[in-house]
Amino acid sequence: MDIENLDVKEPINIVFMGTPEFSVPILEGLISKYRVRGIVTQPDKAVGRNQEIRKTPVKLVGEKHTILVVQPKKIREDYGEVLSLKPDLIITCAYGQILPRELLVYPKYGCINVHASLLPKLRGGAPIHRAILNGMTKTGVTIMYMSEGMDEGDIISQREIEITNTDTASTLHDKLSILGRDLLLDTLPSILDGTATRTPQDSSLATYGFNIKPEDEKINFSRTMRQVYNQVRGLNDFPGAYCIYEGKRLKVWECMESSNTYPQLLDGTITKLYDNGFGVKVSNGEVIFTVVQPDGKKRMDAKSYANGQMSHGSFVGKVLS
RNA sequence: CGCGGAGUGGAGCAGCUUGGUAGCUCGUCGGGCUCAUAACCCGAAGGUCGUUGGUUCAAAUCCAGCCUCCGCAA
Repeated sequence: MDIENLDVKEPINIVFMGTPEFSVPILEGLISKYRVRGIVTQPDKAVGRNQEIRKTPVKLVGEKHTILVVQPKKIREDYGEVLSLKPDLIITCAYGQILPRELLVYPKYGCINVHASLLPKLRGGAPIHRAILNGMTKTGVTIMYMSEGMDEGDIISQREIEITNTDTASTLHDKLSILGRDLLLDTLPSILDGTATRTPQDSSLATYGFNIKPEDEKINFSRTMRQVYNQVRGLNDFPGAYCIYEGKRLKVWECMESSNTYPQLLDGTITKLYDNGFGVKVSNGEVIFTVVQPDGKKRMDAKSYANGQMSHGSFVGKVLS
């Protein structure tokens, strides 16, 4: 651990608040340079088929470094324990709950947030997925002072990154997480010495990236191949896009755009088999599904899936919905 | 006890209701056709049907337990 910051005359109390995997590199980076007084994360929840209780990724980091971890059920009401840590600076990153005013006004250096978009674009809970779903070609991270509104606070610093044509929500997530860590570590000194600038957001330019809803996961074949392609990679590898084949859910993990067109076919029709999968007709052409996952099965290459379906009878010509 | 699906040659599946000599689409290997080929033709290898026990003359198939994998919901 870098101990230079432990030598300051008045060591400051930094409290980190975060929950999912995205927060982990950022917290790890913070710990490597600063003393973290405490960590706030969502309560452990029962998840999975067997209702296993699982700790949040951030909590695991806290335990690894033997840092105090608190897990208030509702931070809006149950913020006393956090205040008792006497935070001089609160850093949040994908915590998952709205902070009450009592917390926002307490720390001497304020409350700052690491957000995975170039605010005021994509305010909300799913900026990474939405960036790809929306077909954007660049995004980034923003560090901002928190306000009572949703991601509306004054901007301190931003860093941009290109979204490549092969990026998925997963790869972009990892890149932004690292970018966020680096930007935070580069920005913190100015926050602590008071030289940080604050630029209000132009709310007239705001867009929103709300959480993914179940209906966002269903593929609509009457959309364009670009839209379908973006949907598949934008939801990879969580929670995944899907369609319906023969009444059963078929997740589509990977696909590619094709140059063939089938104007005479219904949208969603399985057009033909390819070496690496099978084609599906969409409004303006065809997409080729390459990695899929039927209900109750592991993900598999689409060619294998097609092979299996053909032992039931025809496959090409069937219509997905 | 949240709901549900699935374990069959290397891959993906059918067969199970109405027990009786293991099938399909691929892959692999050999041969052929071809200027050539991921295309086509001929042939071959490869399976204790997840596991344990039960019923039966006979179990992939029926019954019970166990192990493993997965979808949904949270």
